[in-house]
Amino acid sequence: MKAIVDCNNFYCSCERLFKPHLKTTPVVVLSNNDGCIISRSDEAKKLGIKMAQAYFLSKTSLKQHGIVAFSSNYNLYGDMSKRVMETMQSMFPLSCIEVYSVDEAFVDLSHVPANELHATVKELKERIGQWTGIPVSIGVAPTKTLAKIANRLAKENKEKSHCMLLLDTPGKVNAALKRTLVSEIWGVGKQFATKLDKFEVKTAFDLKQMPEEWARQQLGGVVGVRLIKELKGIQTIGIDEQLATKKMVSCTRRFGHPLTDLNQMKEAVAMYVSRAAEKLRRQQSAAQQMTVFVIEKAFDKGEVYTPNEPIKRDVVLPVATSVTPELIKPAIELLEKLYTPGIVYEKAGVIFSKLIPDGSLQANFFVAASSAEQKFLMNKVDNINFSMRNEMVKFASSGVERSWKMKQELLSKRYTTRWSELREIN
DNA sequence: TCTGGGGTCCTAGGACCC
DNA sequence: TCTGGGGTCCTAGGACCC
Repeated sequence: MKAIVDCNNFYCSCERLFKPHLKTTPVVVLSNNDGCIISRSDEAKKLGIKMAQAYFLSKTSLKQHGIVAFSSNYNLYGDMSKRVMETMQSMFPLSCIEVYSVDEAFVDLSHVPANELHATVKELKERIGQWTGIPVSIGVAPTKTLAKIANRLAKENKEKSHCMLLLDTPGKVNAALKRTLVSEIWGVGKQFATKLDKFEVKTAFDLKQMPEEWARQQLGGVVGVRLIKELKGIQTIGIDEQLATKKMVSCTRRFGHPLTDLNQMKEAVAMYVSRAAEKLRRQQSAAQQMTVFVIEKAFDKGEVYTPNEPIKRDVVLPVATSVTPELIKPAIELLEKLYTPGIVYEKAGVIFSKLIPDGSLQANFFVAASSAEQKFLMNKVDNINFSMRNEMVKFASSGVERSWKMKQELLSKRYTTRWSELREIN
């Protein structure tokens, strides 16, 4: 059996941890730039606040209902996530745990006897609650896809389920599948859902009845076949080994306000490069390829906001590197080629790909590899940035004015990672 | 005024090789 | 007159996830 452990309304729960007076107040957390709503407490959901709603369009209704909004505080969420995952490790070996996202992890329970499953899962849920203060929901079933379905249903009726649901018999599995729309299945997005609807396949149970050959032709080849197998209880997606180093690393952001000035955009892009390069160094990778993109501001008076497509360019780096200045230069060159005077831009981004381990840097006959001194320097910069305020040491090209910087007007404190921002009790 | 960011995997089709 | 076919690698784009 597999379990999925999912933190309830994770970002909202983190915000509430240090503000107990908000325990029953509806709360939402906003995306970068205070753009839209990306996490909602149960109370906010009940009041009809939708996921991904634009904040500036929701302000009145939030105010009306007394809903409290926060800018996203990734320092806090990242640290709380780590604590939740570490708590799970106190009950299960590392090899049984797959951290799937900041607020979710799969656990392989195949070593737990059937008659102990319920007690084990209950213990896990309570321990996480006690040790971290974060409420979680747990779904258990024979495959990952079924466990995700169990989890959804557990969350749907928290009073009854106590945030836990075990699908440990075929009867329970089928009942759950009949209550699940295809669009709610893990792995079925908008496109597949539309397609399935045309074939009159409405519920997960319906989908399970479809022939695998049909799925191969209609639902993206092996992806569709796997999906049906998983619904049938045949495991096709295992528990992945941990911490696979990333295959690409990026930093992309909307500007605080639209930009037309090349110099300001250069500052922003230089900043994104140094952010992404930090990520590279953290996982000891070096990039062989870099892509820069910009997005033109979408002026539409229509009902649905549809952003423009990115305009991008990439370059193969003469030598794989993770040294910020070596990456800033080609990035700026790409940007200069992309930039058109007079155009209003709303977003830009940098993507590093074709990553290789930093230790085995491929030497290029014509270009000297990053010198040891440069690496030493980058290391120091990272350490200072980590232990001091973010970005205390930054590169001159990333600017000092930073009028392009994102908005975070409702930011809470970094209670768990900064001594100076510790919660005080008077 | 103001609409997130960061990833993964798979496939089709072109390039290239023998 | 007649001008192959099969395999592999790479890439862009599409689908999905949280």
